[in-house]
Amino acid sequence: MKTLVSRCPIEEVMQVLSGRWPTLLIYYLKDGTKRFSDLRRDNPTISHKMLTLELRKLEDAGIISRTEFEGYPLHVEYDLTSVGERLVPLIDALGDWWEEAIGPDAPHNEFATPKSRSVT
Amino acid sequence: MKTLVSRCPIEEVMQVLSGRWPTLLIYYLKDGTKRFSDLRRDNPTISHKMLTLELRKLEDAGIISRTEFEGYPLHVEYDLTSVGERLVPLIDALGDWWEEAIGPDAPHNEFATPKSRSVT
DNA sequence: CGGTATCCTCGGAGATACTG
DNA sequence: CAGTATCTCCGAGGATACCG
Repeated sequence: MKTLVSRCPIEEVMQVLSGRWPTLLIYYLKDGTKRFSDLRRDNPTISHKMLTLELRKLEDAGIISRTEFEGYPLHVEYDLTSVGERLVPLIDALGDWWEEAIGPDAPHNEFATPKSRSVT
Repeated sequence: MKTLVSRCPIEEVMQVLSGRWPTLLIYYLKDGTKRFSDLRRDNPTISHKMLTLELRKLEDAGIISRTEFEGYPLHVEYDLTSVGERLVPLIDALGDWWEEAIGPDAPHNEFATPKSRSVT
């Protein structure tokens, strides 16, 4: 999803938020400042490379800020920007919608509707 | 993004909504009932195969409904379910957030912040 | 520690053709 | 018309190694 097929802002947001990591990273950053290695610990299955790429993408989108400290070893901190913070409740709403959509009984990790397809 | 790495509902929604098409399809369906071929016209660049796959995914998630009519040639209609309709304003909110995030002046099709990375 | 570069693979997604 | 089945290919993303 590198290119856009529409001029729709929706498609543009999704370009940034699509995938497993963006929303998860935003969520971990909600708790406050995190370092690169913190985020790796929070997301044990993300690869080194992907983490940098995803962080860069979010930074470019203005959702997170990157602060580099002088000295050795390197020390970098990531934070949500104010723009990023305003995104959090929207993501929350999606999560709530989902939980309601699949019903309170629904097993996590599994899609909801047993789907009886209607035939007329 | 086939598997989940967390038990977080956020990750589960994103699994369904990630990618270029899901939100766009939901948007076109917002206008009312659409047939398969209508959706292809709306999204000229989506492939036959992808359209069926994406529609199936949304159907499985309970966001859209599929109604098949008897007769020949085949006739199938897609609609948002009530669950899907409740999703629309949330997606709208994301679009609004994005437009505000990148600023009213921002050129579409391009990321926003000129990014001067902070160094301390 | 955080980031970049290189290599390699595996599956997402296009093209095409066929069926009910 | 809507959907499925094959084949194919390209690139997202993992593993590894090296640098400031």
